[in-house]
This record gives sequence, C-alpha cells and structure tokens, in this order.
Amino acid sequence: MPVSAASLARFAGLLADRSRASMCLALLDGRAWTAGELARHAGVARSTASEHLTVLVGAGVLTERRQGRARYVELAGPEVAAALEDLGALAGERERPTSLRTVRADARLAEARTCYDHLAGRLGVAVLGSLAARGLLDTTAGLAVTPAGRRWFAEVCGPAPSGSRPPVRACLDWTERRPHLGGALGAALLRTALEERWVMPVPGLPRALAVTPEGALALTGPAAVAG
Amino acid sequence: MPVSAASLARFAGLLADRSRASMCLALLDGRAWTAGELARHAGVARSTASEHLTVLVGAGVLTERRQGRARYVELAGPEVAAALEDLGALAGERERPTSLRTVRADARLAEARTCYDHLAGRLGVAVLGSLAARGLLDTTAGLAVTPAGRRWFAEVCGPAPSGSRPPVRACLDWTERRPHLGGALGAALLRTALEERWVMPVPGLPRALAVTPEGALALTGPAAVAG
DNA sequence: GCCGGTGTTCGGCGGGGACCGAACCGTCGG
DNA sequence: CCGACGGTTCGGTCCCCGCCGAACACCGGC
Repeated sequence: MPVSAASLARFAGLLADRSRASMCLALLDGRAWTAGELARHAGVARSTASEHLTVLVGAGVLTERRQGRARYVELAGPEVAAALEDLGALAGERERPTSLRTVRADARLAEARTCYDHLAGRLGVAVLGSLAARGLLDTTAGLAVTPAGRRWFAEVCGPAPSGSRPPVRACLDWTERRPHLGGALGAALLRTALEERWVMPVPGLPRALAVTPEGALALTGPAAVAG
Repeated sequence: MPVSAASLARFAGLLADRSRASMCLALLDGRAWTAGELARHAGVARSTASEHLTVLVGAGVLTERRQGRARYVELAGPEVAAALEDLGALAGERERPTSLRTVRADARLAEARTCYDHLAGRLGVAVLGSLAARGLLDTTAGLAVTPAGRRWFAEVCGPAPSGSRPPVRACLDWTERRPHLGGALGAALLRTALEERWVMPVPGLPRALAVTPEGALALTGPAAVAG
C-alpha cells in the first residue's frame, strides 16, 4: 500500500511555494535562523514568514527553539536536508549570478563550503576522490566504507557515530555536479576539520570555507591540492 | 550556487496537487498508462487529466508516446521514480485499506510485487537480506556490491549494465519499512527473475508477483523461504 | 460516410492560499 | 515604567489554478 496521493500532495505542497522553498534552501546551511532573517531573505513581510514557519514546523520539516523574544528555526534533521538536496538536484535549474559581488562569493562557495553538516564544493568532491584513491572508500558500486576506511575514520574523527543515519551518503554537489561525502561520517569529518583548523569559516560569507595548507594535506593528500 | 527557490517551488508544485500526485504514484508501477485510465484512477474528468498530463510531460516528469488515438504516458526515468519513492517515504502517511477485496490485494502486494522495475515487498526485503548474508552485498555502511557479488550478478543476469544509473540503491520498502534492492542491478535481477519464471505476474493485480519454488530457492536461498 | 471512443480546447466557476498592514503581545534594556 | 524590537493574529484582498461541461478534433471500424 503506497503513500496516499493526498499526503504526497500535501507534503510536496510545503515546498511548492516560492517563499517556503526559499526559506528551506537558506536553512540548508545547517544553522538556525530567526523568523525575521528568513522573512528578509525570502522578501516577504514578517507576518507572512511567521505563518509559513508555523506551517513548516507543524509539518515536521523544521524544528523551532524559542529564545527570549526570538524564534529560531532549523531543518528538522539530516533526512530533510537530504530530501531537499535530492529534490533540488532534480529540479535542475540554477540561479544566474548577477553582480560582480555575487560572482566572487559564488567562486568562494564553489571552492569549498559546507553542505548542511558536511564538506562540499571542489574540496568536498576532491576529498571523496582522495579517500577512494587511498582505499578508504569503495565507489565501485554505490558508496561504502572499506575496513581500512573504518580504521581511518575512527583514528581521525574518534569513535564512529551510532544511530540510524547512514554512515556515508553520496550527496550530489550543486556546483561540481559530482558526488561529495555526506552521511554521519561526512559530518564527523567536517567537525574534525573545523576543530583541527584544516578549514576555517570565511567571515561574512556564511557557508564558505578557506582551506589551510595542513587541511589540504590531511584531507586530499600531498598530490591533490590544486583543483 | 544552489537551485533557485523559484525552480524548486515550481518543481515541487508539480506534485503538490492531489490528482497529479495520484497519477504519478500510479505510474510508479513502471508501465505506460493512457490518459483516460489515469483520469479514472485520479477521479477527475478526462479534460482535467489531459491538462495535468500536458503539464507533467512539459516539465519532463513524464514522457508520452502517441499511438493511434491513445496517449500513453510513463515516468521519464528511474531518477524520477527514485525521487517519488523517497518523497513518498518522507511524506509518511499511508492509505488505510477499506474493503475485504482490497485487504486481500494488499496482502498479495505486501508479499511480493514490483517497485517500478525491481523487486519489492517481503520478497524484495528478503532478497536483499539473503544477498547480504551470502556476502554478495555489503550493507555495513551504505550499500555496495562485493567482488563476489559482481561475479554472481554477471553469472545470473548477464553482463553488468553500464550507464550513469547507480548499480545498487537501497530503496525504502513501503510495506516493510526496510530497504530492498533497487538500482541497475535490482532491475536486472527482476528481469532475470521474470525470464527464468522465478516469479510470475498475478493476473488482474498489476504489480503483484507470485513466487515459484525455484524462485524462492534462487532468490533467497534454501533456508529463508517462509516470511 | 457514419459512429463510438479517445483526447483536447475553451469559457466560466469556485475555493484556497499567499500576501499585506494594522493592531497587539512579550521580552529586553535603559 | 517606557520605548524598541521581534513575533503573532486578524481582516481583507487578490489571484492562481483545479475543476467541469460543452464543443470540437482525431482515429479506427463497420
């Protein structure tokens, strides 16, 4: 017995609005946003945004956290982020960069950025390739961790996270159109990379990352530094 | 540069209508339907269905084939089917069976059925488990084919299909709530199973399959026949 | 050529929902 | 206590779009 058409339609309807879609895409950076920020981002009145957020939270797409007078919302979980990414990949059409300012920002984001809670951009794709070349991941069919890879992740990121989230996930990169490493281990790797200063957030450019020399060595190996 | 909110919203809007969702879900059986059949299935006038189909074909979700006076439509490809399945899994809510007739049909479908172009139901889940137990698939992290598995698939299904479609894909089963085997090899396995008479279509119940004794042996091994 | 069946086009109706502004409520800070 | 600020509620407007029926176009068969 499949999903009912009604519930599928209702669910798709959540994203079938420009403002709500805009908010969800913004939240793909993995951070919590306030209602006002999202209103400004989507270009609608605060009242309108408030109603949209109530809908999305009610449907379980977002979770909220009240803090003083602020209402913070974020994506309800990695599954939601994954669904958004996949749907976005299928939707296909891209925004066209317009000003020089945005072109520069886009270039930084294309180089290295976060994708929800893992690495993306040229760096993210290179990391996946490097891990595969080093025999730590198996990409011959689907994506899986090799025994050597399990040891490596345990050594670098600490004990493997448990839970229902798949350890590795091939996440289609929006700029590279090739997969990068998502899943629980992808998230753990980003956490380690930030702690170890392999990558640093770029001030004023929320999702962008700057790669340090040590980071290039640790993440992609001695040879594969340049994109 | 992410997908634009507008294009994501537009795409989601395609499924955000009860009638269109109903048609797409019907088409998940992998067959081509005529416009009239889909109109009846969705419970709308032929004229309405015609408009919906024009929209879906125009957006690339469906492809059409004119044949005489009939207009056949089907899903544009496995990616679309996969996206529908994932979205449906996330949407969650299920239809409630209503009459005895449908309960019986549901029971057959829960036992063994096709899911677009591969095996599903208790059988599908059992096949995945059996292949993993025999060391032909690796499920410890994600889903991947082992070297032994590659040899087995080549022997049983012929040369491995090439192309961009991922060889194996964990497809969440609607009735079992556990993954079964999708992807190119999943499709090849169903093709073989039909050719070898391991499973037979059930007359009058489109997606249902009956498992033959040889099929149970070949697909799930000597021990794991009963559900 | 006529007829039945299938699909499409068009006009018109109706409902849902996205949006805003104004008023209001809470919280924080002086 | 008051003002500033973030968020919410409510009425009201507007428009989009899903739906139908009627008329029409097309194909196939007798």
